[in-house]
This record gives sequence, C-alpha cells and structure tokens, in this order.
Amino acid sequence: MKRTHHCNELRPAHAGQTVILDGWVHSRRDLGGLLFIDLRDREGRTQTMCDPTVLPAEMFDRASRLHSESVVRITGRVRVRPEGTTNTRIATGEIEVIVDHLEVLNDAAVLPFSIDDPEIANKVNEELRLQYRYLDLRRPEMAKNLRTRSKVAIAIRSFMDGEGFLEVETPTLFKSTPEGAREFLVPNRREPGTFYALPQSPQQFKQILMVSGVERYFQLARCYRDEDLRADRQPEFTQVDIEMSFIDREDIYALIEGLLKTVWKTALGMDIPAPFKRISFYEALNRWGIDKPDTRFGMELVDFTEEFRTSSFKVFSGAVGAGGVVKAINAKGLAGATQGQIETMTEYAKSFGAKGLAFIKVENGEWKSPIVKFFTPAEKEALTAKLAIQEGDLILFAADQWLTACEILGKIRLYCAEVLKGQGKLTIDPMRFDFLWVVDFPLLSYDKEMNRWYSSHHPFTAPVAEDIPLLKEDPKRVRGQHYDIVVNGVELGGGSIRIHQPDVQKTIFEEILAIPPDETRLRFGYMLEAFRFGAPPHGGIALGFDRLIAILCGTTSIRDVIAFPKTAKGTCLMTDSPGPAAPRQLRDLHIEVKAAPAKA
RNA sequence: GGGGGUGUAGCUCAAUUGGUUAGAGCGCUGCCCUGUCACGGCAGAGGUUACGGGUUCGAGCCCCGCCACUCCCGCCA
Repeated sequence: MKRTHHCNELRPAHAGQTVILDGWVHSRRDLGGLLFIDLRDREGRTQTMCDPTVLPAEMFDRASRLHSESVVRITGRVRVRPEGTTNTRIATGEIEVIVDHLEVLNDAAVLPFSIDDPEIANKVNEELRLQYRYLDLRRPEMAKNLRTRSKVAIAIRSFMDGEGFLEVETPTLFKSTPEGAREFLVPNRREPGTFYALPQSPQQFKQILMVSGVERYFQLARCYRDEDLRADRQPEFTQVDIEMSFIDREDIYALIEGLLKTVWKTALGMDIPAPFKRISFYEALNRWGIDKPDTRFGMELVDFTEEFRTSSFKVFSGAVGAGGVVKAINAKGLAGATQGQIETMTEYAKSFGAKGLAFIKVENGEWKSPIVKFFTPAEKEALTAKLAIQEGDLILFAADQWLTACEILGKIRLYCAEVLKGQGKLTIDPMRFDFLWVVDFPLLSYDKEMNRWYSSHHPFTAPVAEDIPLLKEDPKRVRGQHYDIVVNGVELGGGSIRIHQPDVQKTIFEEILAIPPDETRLRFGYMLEAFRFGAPPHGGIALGFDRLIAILCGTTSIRDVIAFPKTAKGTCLMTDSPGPAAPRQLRDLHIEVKAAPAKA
C-alpha cells in the first residue's frame, strides 16, 4: 500500500478516514504513555499520535526509539484534534492521525546538526551544511528556494515559448577564446596538446543561431568561468540566454520587462510596474557613483566643482584645476561614525588612488573636521544648502578626476548604507524592487598599461549608429548599443545589439582592438565567415539566473539557491571534488603533472 | 595575488583578557511522565581548544607557521 496523502493535505474534512503517510520524523515528543510524531515530507507537516491502547506494543516501542529524520510509513485514522490542542502554526494543525500501524522504512543516524528548529539551523556553519548538503536541503527554507527556482525556470520557459522563442542547447565543449574570463580547459585525448574550453557563455553560438534563421532563441544555459568566487559568483552558473533577430533595443526592453513581470508574479505574487526607468551610464556614475545603482535610498552624490574652483583648500581647488571635480555625499545620521569606520572608508578612497578622504562630522551644532578651517562662509553656505546638512550628519568628499571621484563616493555610499542599516537608521522594505535599465555605455575603454583600446563589454557590441563616424577619430565618445538590467543595486543581466556587418566587425577587431588579422581569423574566423552569408540584424541579453532566484528568495548568496554549490576555493565539500586523476587517465590525455597535490 | 573575519563538546556559543579540574543551552544515552507541538522532570556520557612550532613557572587566550570556511579588493570581454 502506497501513501494516500502528503503531509500538508489533511484537514478536518478528512476526519474518520484511514490514511497512509510517508515521510521523515521531523520531531518526536514522548509523553510516556502518549507519543507524538510530527511527520514531514516536502509539502509540509502532520502530527501523528501513538496511543498504546491502539498501536501494538512492539510498534509503540519502536516508535519511542525513533531518531529524528528516520523515514517511516504511518497508517492511521484522521481525527479533529481535541478542543484546545490545535496548532495554528501549521496548515494541518486542526487534525492529527491516530497511528494504528508503523513501518520503519529506514533508520536515521544521529544528525550532525539539527534541522527541525529553523532558529538553530539558520546559524549552523555553512561548511557543515555544505558537507551534509542533503540534510541542509531538507530544511524548509532551502526546499522552498529549490522550489522557487524550479517554478521560475518553468515560468521563463513558458513565457519565452509564448513569445515565439525556441530553446536550443549549445555545446559545453567549446574552444578557447582567450579574451575575457579565464576558462576551464578540457584536454583532448585524440590529439595531444589540444583542448576544449568550457564556454563562459553561449555568446558566439547564439549569434550563429541568428545567422541560422532561428530568429528567436533562448536557453537556460550553464556557463563556466575559472575566476575567484564571491557570494554572488560561482565557477559554474546558469544564465537565461536570449537572442533575437530584426529587433532594436526597445524590443529587448519590452521583452525583459514582460518576462520579469511574469517571474515576479510567479515567485512572489507581485505586480511590478513597467516600463522600467532608464538612466545613462553617465547619470548612474554621476548620481550614485556606480553603474548598477541601488536607488532604494538617497545619499546621492552632489557636485561642488564650481564652489571650490578657487577655494583656498588646495586639495579641492587643485583637483578642479587639474580638470577634476569635487563631489560630496551626506551620510545622514552617521556623525557618530567610529574611527575604524572612517578608516575603512579612507581605505576605499585610497584603493582608487586618492590620498585621503575629507569629511565633516556635524555634532553639537559644530562642524568637526580637519579641513573646515579652509572654508569661506560662502562655501559653507553652499554645502549646507545643497547637502541639506543637519545635526548628526557626516559629509564625505572626493576631489579627483570625474570617474575616480564618482567611484570612490559610490563605494562609500554603499558602505555608509550598510552601517546605517546596522544601526537601524536606514530601513528598506524587503519587498521593494527598484528596476532600471542602464544604457549608453561607452563602447570602448582604454587600457593605459597595455596602451590599447578594449571592449567595455564584448567585441560584438554594435556602436550607436550616429556614433560610428567617431570610431576612428574619437573612440572614447562612441556609445555602445549595450544595456544592463539592474535591480536593487544588483546587476541582473546585460546585453546588446550586435554587429551584423562583417566589415564593421572586422574593423572593430583589427583596427580598434588591434587584434592581428591572423589571430582574428583563428579565433573568430568562423563568425566573420558566417556573417558573409546573410546575417540578420540581431541582439540579445543574458540574465544571471542564480542571482535572479537569490533576489526572489531574499538572500545575498547564490549558494542558497544552488543545490550543490562550490566553496570560495571552488571545492565541493560533499563529494570532495576536485580530486586527483588516476595515472592511466592522465596518460590517455597526454598529461604529465609536475606539482603533485599537497595532500595524499 | 592582496586585505579582513572565524575556528573551543555532535550543534550554537561562554571562559572575568596568561592562572586551580575548559562551562551553558540544545542534541545524545538511561530512567520517569496520557495532550504535546522548542513537551516537561531526574541522572549520565561527551574536549588533542583546527593543526604544527615557539615564548612563559603556567597558553583556549600572546608570537610564528599552516589548514579550512567566509567577506572584500584585484579578476569576472
């Protein structure tokens, strides 16, 4: 006999029925003569009761010795709980099952950490959770994250299908394209010294699919990057990869806004307003000091370049004289910042090349600052007015070239927000989502050390049409048809309209990026070749699927939404990978290992 | 590659800042308990203080090294 119901199903209406439930022993409360077992499966919990006058003695005895997380099958009769004993905290709390037969399907050993109490389980060391991931995933929070991930993946597929997209799988054995992220290499047994590479993204294949006439492609694509990890970066991750033909940027915006509306509705039952706000890269840097601004709180950057152009404070007037700017933010209520916090912020400033960080603490009606003695009344007035300075504020300055000054204050703004959150002076509604498009990125950036231009995003990004004449005369002013989708300060994805004319692509590769022609041919020859045979105008986008799910689940670590994630060193604590290879495997692959693994 | 944090019982944390036998809650084991749902009560077991050195009369605590986990910078076209 198989189970008749799951553990989140029985209600008072089922009273009197005999049911079979399968599940894990979530908790056991032994009152001596009476024994309660909360049975849990992935749907929920049901209280079962062992009564010695109903349950045969040997089964009762067995039940009293069950460890947590043992797997059992219970047969019993549903009844409404006696007056005053309902549990309003679980959905099945009005009923209980009187056990008349107990079958132990599998005993569980004593657990390395308890998973029945969320308060305790949430604090368990992540190392231990990853080692026993199968136990960690039994926790309702984690199970809920997995479910959200599945629901959203299916909603995305369904939405894209409705929009006429084909899901096409692209190879994960690709070739090395040594620009961009470091790649994982896969040795080729058939030809010594040659390698596949795992793709950083299906970028080139999806563009080829446009040449193939697919017109609308998407894929939940696994991607690989052999770079150092972060809370929001894993060596293998999933992206929602999209490409369309015969479209412009507006089509992408509309598609993604529709997709995200569907996703938010599916996962959170929320209606998010669209269209999303659009800001330029310049505005993002200028107002928030970052190209993925979190606009859920203020503390925007304010410009004082003109006010301090002729200031007697040489650090400021000197920066302006050198073509730079003076900018400031007001960290409201942070005048009580500790020496350590000021130091952390100063370190940020220094990491961008600043000599220090100027600040003003407004305490007891007084401006406490090493630099305030240089300020004229007019300068002070301007600060007070434009920054709305009040008692308890902390004003922080950056005087440098525009980009540097913006980036410094952008970092400090985020740091201040974290400190203020910790002090309870800044609260953000966890159900608030500020979506925005960041557009008009520069197509090219300059590498001073290498003395050459490189693509801000990737070399297939099309320039804004009216800027094409500038490509050769003033590359830095060329805007790319690139767009990023940002939510709450998280870069959710990015994409662009691509170059579809082989001559423009060739110009970018060889004249702008200065890649030698033979290298271009070696690395991208097949693309340029494909583009000769009727490449439609096309563009696309990729969304970080793990980050998307993390945002929906209210966590900042994508490890919480990936079933089996890697540690910061790229290892799997459960399977102990990566590990050594057998000599025979290495021989087959024509590989000789020079440095032996540190551990035996 | 660099910087910060953490590591004490199965788990979560203490240990008066270098001083007697390293404690508590939960879990575990045993006994008691017929309305619990964080059940309750009594008793008990459980420690190479991550690891290796050093300083000291004496180290969980200080110093050096090392390992693991974690956060950040670099990196992530």
